[in-house]
Amino acid sequence: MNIGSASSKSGLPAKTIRYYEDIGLLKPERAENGYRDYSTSDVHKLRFLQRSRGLGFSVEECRQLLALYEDKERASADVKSIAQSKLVEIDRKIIELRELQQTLKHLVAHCHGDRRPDCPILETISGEK
Amino acid sequence: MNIGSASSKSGLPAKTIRYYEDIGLLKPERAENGYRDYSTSDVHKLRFLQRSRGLGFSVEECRQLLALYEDKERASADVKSIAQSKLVEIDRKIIELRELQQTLKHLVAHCHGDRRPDCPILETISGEK
DNA sequence: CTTGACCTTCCAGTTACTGGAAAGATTACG
DNA sequence: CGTAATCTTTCCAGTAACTGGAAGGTCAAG
Repeated sequence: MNIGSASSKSGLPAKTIRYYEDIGLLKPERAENGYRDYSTSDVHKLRFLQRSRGLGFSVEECRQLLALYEDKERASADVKSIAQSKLVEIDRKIIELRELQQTLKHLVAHCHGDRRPDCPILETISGEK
Repeated sequence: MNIGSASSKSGLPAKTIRYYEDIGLLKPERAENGYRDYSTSDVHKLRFLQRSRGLGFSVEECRQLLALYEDKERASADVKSIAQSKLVEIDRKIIELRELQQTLKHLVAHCHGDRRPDCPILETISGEK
């Protein structure tokens, strides 16, 4: 499929998809006419990139994560250690998101339009309990 | 406190803290000697910035989130709508992180060193069920 | 057969840092 | 007290990850 379809299916702008090709993240086939031709598997990977980038992983980290699926000859110990360190990171991110969520809910519920002199919620945000 | 302490307490590099000041995110006091002087509240905000940036919110979004606490005169309807749209976003991010987590766990558990011709996990990652 | 929506490459601009130079301030050591 | 190490300051340049726009080729619809 063309880049436009790949874009709407993955949620990534066509510009970004071309950029990912430039930096060697994902190289699609080319049709006779020179157009990029994306497979379903390519779209899966693009969607994966769209998600993990949006969740705060760097492009280099995404490259590692993608490699977990693509580098079939890689030693399994390698795969495992990368995946596991990412799992720790993901756990942390989930916890932080829950805290942020709590803070915002608290704000919506309790700080409704009053003018706090020094909102105690800030301490919650900052993770100082 | 000096920028070095603020840096180690917030987890943000001093460079980044100065950059945030440049773009008007957080303006600390200045000591007699010209050194930046951060309050405990400033450090809370920096830590908050460190977290929300790491969770994939843009600097402009972080500016909005910070404003929820600082802009005490703001109409509460405004506050509520911003906070609520962020809550929706956070929910989505948590779900996506859980999916990513599942995928990686699956990989560690089931793809231990074999050479898959076409790993079915990719379909899971991509969110296509 | 042309109009409009695609696609291509290339180059410049933006966002959010990040590194390094040059110089002043502070602390720690002998 | 001198001086060396370790802050800190500003400024300017570089990098990462896009993003916009020009100039032009391709294609499906009327």
